[in-house]
Amino acid sequence: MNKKYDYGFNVCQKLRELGFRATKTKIALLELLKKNDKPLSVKSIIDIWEGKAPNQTTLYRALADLIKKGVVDRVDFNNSIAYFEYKLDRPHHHHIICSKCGEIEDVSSCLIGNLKNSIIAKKSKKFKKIYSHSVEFFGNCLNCVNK
Amino acid sequence: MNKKYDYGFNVCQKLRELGFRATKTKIALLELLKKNDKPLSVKSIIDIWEGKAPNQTTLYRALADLIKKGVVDRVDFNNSIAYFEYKLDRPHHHHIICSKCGEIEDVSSCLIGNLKNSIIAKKSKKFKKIYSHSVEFFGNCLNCVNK
DNA sequence: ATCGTTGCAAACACTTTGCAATGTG
DNA sequence: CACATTGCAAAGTGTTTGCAACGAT
Repeated sequence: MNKKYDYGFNVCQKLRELGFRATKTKIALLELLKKNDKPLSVKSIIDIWEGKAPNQTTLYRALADLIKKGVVDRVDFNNSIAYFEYKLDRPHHHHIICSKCGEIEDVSSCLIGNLKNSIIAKKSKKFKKIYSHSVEFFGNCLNCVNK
Repeated sequence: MNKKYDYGFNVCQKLRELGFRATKTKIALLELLKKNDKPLSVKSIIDIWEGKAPNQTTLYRALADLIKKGVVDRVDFNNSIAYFEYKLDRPHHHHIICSKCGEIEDVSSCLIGNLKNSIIAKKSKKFKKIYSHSVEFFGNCLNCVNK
């Protein structure tokens, strides 16, 4: 057991449950995202793919499908690149990204969840419902801090 | 006095202070960003520009200049579009965006600032310094909540 | 056999670069 | 007059679409 979290399900089965066909691409993609517990760009997914990676179009489509079903989350770091992260059954968390090398680390604390409703109730004139939020920290990792 | 905040300076003077030339484009851009207290895309800047808007290339360059000097902030909402917001002397804040119509509202509360250092000290193995953070809420505004 | 999924090429949207012309200090 | 700034055209990057071929159930 060297996994950080145990999702306790068979990937093929899960895909079918979600209404997908258990294709090579989607199986491998889900495995890859599960194994790599951090936000990945399509480019980096292709880089770390074992064997011949699928066409990037296919990846974008598969990721869009998985996002629609709540299996994957999209994360942004103010750099015009979409990052994708496995979400299902993972604890809610945020990220720190190094602005020099792009290293990403999870931040497990989240005080935002508790604030969400009170923020709306007290502060917002125009908004009625908040269904998600993102918190990203920008900084420098140990390797880059003195570069 | 119908401004939300009083920045108390002359725009031309400020631009020169920052090392820029006080050109028509930069003056009007800064005024526009100051007047519109929320994140704007380049497209929307062109839309609301009074008179003939400058070339978008010019806007991107001017915005990059202003960001470099800390006058403007870039904000992202997980949609691959860069938004730009006046920053100088404005209180630190975050945003709520409506995922249906794109309406943006400021959120003045921020508990993150206080947490920043303790997050790093206690939680992070790889990061030494955090210099900024972003918090965005996604939801639906009153107009869109029942659409 | 049906209909979801894929690959390829082309289109798209947003942003950046090169270079000559213009404007500011 | 020097040099920052601008406009235009072209290129760059990340992402999406159309369509025919393929593959899972």
